[in-house]
Amino acid sequence: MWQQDTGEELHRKTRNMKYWLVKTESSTYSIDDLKKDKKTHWHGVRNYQARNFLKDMELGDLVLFYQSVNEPLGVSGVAKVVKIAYPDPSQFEKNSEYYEEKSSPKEPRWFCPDLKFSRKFKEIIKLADLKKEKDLMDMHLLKIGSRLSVQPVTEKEFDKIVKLAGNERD
DNA sequence: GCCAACGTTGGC
DNA sequence: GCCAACGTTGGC
Repeated sequence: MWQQDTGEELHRKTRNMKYWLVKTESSTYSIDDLKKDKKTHWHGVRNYQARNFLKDMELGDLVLFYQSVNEPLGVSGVAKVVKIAYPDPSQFEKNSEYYEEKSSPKEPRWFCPDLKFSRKFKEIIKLADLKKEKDLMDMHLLKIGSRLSVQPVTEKEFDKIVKLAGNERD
C-alpha cells in the first residue's frame, strides 16, 4: 500500500499537499484501531486552535499518528484525509462526553474530518528518538508544554519521520 | 502520582 | 478586556 502511495511522491509536488500530526491516547484509539476500522471520523477535538487546523485539512493530506500518555510514546503510523471537516456529530449527542451545550446544527462549534488508515510503522518512532533529531527540533510536538492535539508538520519533518520508520511495513 | 504548562471561565 | 481560579494535558 505504501509502495502504491509513492505515486504521490510526484503528485504532491504538483499541489499544495499538507502534513499534520494528531495526538491520541493509544488506550482510547490506537493505530491498530484505525487499521481495523480502515476509516474514522476524527471527533472529540475541543480546542479552538486544533479545530482550526482540522478545518484546514484537505483531501489527500497525510497525518502522523502520535500516541501520548501511554507508553511507548511516539509516532505509530500515518493516516490520510479522505473527507474534509464537517460538523462533529458528537457535539449534539446529549449523552456523549463530547456534548457541547453551546452548539446547534445551525451553528456548529466543532468539526471533524475523516481519516483513513494508510500505514502502521513496524516500530513506533519514540518521542525520545524524535527529540534526538536536529531536523525535528522545531516541531510543535517537541516544544515544552505542547498540548496542541492537532498540529501542522512540514514536509521535511514528515519525510524525516517516515524515513526514521524505514520502509518495512507492519 | 506529581506538577508545569497552558486553555478556559467568569467576576469585575 | 484583565486576570485569578480552575481544569486538563501529558511527560516524567
